[in-house]
Amino acid sequence: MTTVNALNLAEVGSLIGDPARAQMLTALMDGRALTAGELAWCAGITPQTASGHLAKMQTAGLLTMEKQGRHRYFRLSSPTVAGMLESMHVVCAVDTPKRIRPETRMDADLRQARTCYDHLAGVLGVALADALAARSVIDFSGDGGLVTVGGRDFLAGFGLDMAKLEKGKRHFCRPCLDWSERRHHIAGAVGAGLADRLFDLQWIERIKDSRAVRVTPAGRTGLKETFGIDPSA
Amino acid sequence: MTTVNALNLAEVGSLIGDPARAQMLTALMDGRALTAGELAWCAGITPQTASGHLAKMQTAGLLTMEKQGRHRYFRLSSPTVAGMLESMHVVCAVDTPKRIRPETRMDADLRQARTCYDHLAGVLGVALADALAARSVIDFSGDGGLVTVGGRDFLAGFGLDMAKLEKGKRHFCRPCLDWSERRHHIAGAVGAGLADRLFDLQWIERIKDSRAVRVTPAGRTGLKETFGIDPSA
DNA sequence: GGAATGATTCGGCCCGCGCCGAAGCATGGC
DNA sequence: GCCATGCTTCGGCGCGGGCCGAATCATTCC
Repeated sequence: MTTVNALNLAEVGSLIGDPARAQMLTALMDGRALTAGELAWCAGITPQTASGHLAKMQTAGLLTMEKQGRHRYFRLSSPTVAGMLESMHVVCAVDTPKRIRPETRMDADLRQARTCYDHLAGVLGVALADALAARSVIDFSGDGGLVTVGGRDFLAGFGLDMAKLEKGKRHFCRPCLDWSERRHHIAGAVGAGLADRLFDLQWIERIKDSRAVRVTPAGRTGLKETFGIDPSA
Repeated sequence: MTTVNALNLAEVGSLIGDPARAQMLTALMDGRALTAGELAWCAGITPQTASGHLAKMQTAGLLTMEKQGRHRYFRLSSPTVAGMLESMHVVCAVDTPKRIRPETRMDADLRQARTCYDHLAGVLGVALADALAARSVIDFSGDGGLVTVGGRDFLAGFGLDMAKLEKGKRHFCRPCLDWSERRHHIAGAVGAGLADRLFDLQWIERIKDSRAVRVTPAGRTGLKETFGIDPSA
């Protein structure tokens, strides 16, 4: 009777059936891409253990991986997988009456604006990248990122020491995948320079004990006037 | 970072992650109730081992049990569980694009027409959904599914007790993703009602020991005349 | 009553796999 | 060249859980 490919079903089930892997998958359910290290931390296990789990899930086709520098970003391989996880969560929710953890204050802050290494990420970081792209200051359409000739003047006018930034060995202007927005923000020397400048102008300031940053009242007007960004919501 | 209750997800996953249990669950996917012994046989294990598995799945809320004489009948506890299994099968089908193993007769039958919990799936199920959508009986374009005003009359005319179907608590008309066709067929009360009616009319009949169904000669003409479906291939 | 059948509980074997420490690559920054 | 960081591979430990044999309970039939 009905043999079908229940074996495959069991394989998929057992992949999800490990607490660490389930934790990772849940963390990835919103479609964001996370690094192997972040996922290890999410699951509460060491990086080497996580690496094995991730490899398994990738081989099985549940995850896809994208290399970016020395980081490896993992995400669910398709909306189909997300849908499956969703339906499994539905069953979980039915089985256990009620228990939803609301998004914490810190989650919300991080999603809004935060530093990513030395540059800006989150809603603010992506908005900044969009604004500069719209003004033809930067161009992310190609493989890497580049600053236009006019853009160089614009950034210099905003107070960035372009000569100094260009001297360094690191990537000059690079798109970086944003984990909360799933879109690119500005990394590299230019990204770091922009963040530095915004801190110097006190348009943004760090939130204590967190990577999150907040926009100051001065920053609100400044960002609006200079970049057309309205970081209100 | 996003802890949620992934533990529950892992529990559900690991329940499904055992080959024997996956086999049982797959056998139950047509919504019928099977005895413990039948399920043991399906999974290829001894009754005492099966008993343990069934108890676990029952405790977890995946199965419900009904005593009848010295037999114990198990079935999936809800359409929600069936939907979850269905969506997992979708992922399985996507993951294995090419058949390693040649398609068996049974696979072909299942792909053609089968019951999915209590409604129809497979080529026939999808064709039925398409036909009813083309005739503006149902509308799957929105978020969920809905039956049009004219559609209600059409279905009533076909012999469905619409008042009774509307009275129930379950979803009335819902699209369900088909694992073999990767398109939607009709689930919910309307889907179940349609399948029941087709069985009553003897337009379709179950293939022994399988979720697969076959279209009878009477069904062939009936489906053609009523819905414009030609289940020939 | 006794025998047969379906299903469960108990006990013990054993394999699979998740885990981490240590070491090995790769990339980036200096 | 160096070191730091992120990730992977390898090896071995240990536990959880699936498996069956034997015994027990429940139901039906004679």
